Amino acid sequence: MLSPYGLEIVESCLTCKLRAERIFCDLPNSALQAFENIKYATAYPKGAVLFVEGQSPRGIFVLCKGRVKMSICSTDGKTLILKIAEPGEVLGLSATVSGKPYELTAETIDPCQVNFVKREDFLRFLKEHGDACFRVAEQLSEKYNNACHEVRSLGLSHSAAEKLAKLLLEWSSRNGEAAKQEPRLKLALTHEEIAQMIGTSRETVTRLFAELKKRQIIQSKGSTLFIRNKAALRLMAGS
Amino acid sequence: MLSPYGLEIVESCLTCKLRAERIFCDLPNSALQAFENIKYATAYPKGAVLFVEGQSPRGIFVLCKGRVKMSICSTDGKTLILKIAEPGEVLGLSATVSGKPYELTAETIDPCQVNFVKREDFLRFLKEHGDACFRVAEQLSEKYNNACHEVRSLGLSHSAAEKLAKLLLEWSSRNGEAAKQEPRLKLALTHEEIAQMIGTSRETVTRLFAELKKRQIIQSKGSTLFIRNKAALRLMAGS
DNA sequence: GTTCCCGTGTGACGCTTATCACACCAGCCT
DNA sequence: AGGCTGGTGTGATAAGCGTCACACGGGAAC
Repeated sequence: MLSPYGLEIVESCLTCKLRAERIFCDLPNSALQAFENIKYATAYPKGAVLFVEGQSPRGIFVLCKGRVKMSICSTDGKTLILKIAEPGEVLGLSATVSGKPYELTAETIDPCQVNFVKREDFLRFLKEHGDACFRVAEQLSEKYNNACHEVRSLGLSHSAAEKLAKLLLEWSSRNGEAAKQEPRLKLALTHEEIAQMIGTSRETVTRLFAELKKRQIIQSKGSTLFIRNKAALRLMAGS
Repeated sequence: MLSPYGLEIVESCLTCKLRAERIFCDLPNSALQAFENIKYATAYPKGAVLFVEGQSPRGIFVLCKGRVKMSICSTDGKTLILKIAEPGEVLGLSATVSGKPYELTAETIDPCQVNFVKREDFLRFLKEHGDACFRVAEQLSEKYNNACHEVRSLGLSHSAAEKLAKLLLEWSSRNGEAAKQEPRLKLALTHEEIAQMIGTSRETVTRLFAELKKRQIIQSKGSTLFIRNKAALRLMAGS
């Protein structure tokens, strides 16, 4: 079956093939059945906003397919992207648990499939299923860990170059390309977005890329980026 | 009874008078009894290190008395303080849950009383007590929330002045002094430490304080600091 | 009292980076 | 083809702030 946005919808978590790989989804059958009864399977087009920072929490969004941009925004319109969420992540979890407003804004950057669960339903579900509750704690730990990395990158770097180097190394290690001497990675974001990820300006990112190319550290072909000198990048990243 | 560092030790969580005020400690009696059996009541002098970032997690530290500095540190020795933990907080929680290394370093800045629980004991405890597990999720949400604020402050501020203003306002709102027009607060940290909290240099903090005093926005008497013009501070903080 | 040390105050200098301004290019629509 | 739009490249300029250097003062130790 096809959803409005060209996605093939996975109707039930019970039969989802991707379940086992995911921290939250791989629950015992009884819990999964209960989850099945309270979730709403939904789909969003690219550019949809799941929730906005400051909103009081309506519930959680389990991302099944597609990527979601998680960001915060200052009063004067500057945006900082904390991470690009991947399938398997639970969005809006900490706000839903604590009852405080969402900390971040979640915006889809692909067509996405999402399971939504209302806050009251989810909290009741957690009280009744201790094992799910532990998974939630694990997910939250993961998110906390992530936030700490962000803090480290933003707070302890001396220059924008250092932060960019860190980001590129991290990206290359995601794709299992880390082992290779010349990892390649798809550049799925604009300079503007990269700037927002490392807390700098678009122009600085452009200039840094130019310099990296001049120094033969990276090389780009279309939207694919080759890291030609990983050692130099590591040096720039300060580790 | 007296501990080595002049602390009056609270022997049992069951009879602890402060229990009700604390997110984690206020557990049902059955869970509390179980917790009682696996915890080690310990005391530390000022300046003791509970754990270091990068260590694999030994377990959790429930802070009963005193304050603990939570920080990260770069390879070149620069330090960033994420927060000063207060009694009632559970330290090392996310690492203990996820099994990944401690994200932060925890160092006491007062004589402290701490309940330590070994990782295996704690995980078993969580599996057996669903309500405690939910409290853990709440604590983790709190910590995540905190980290997000830090990210916002570090990543979206235009200047050190903005970050300092934010910090001072936050401190004044802690002490229930927020309502007053001229909140006062105890300056318990050195300029160096304040610099480490907002990710800037000691000299910059000194200069900023000098300017704030010159502009009659703050005033200090001994280690007490009066905020004389909260509106101006808010303006500086960009909100 | 004297010494020592830590925290604070302040000037000079230079690097990094934000900002503004504009040119250029590719793809898309009409 | 022509125009438009969104992303990219690049220069000039100025501000913010890190860094080094050193002076000062107060409290603790002796």
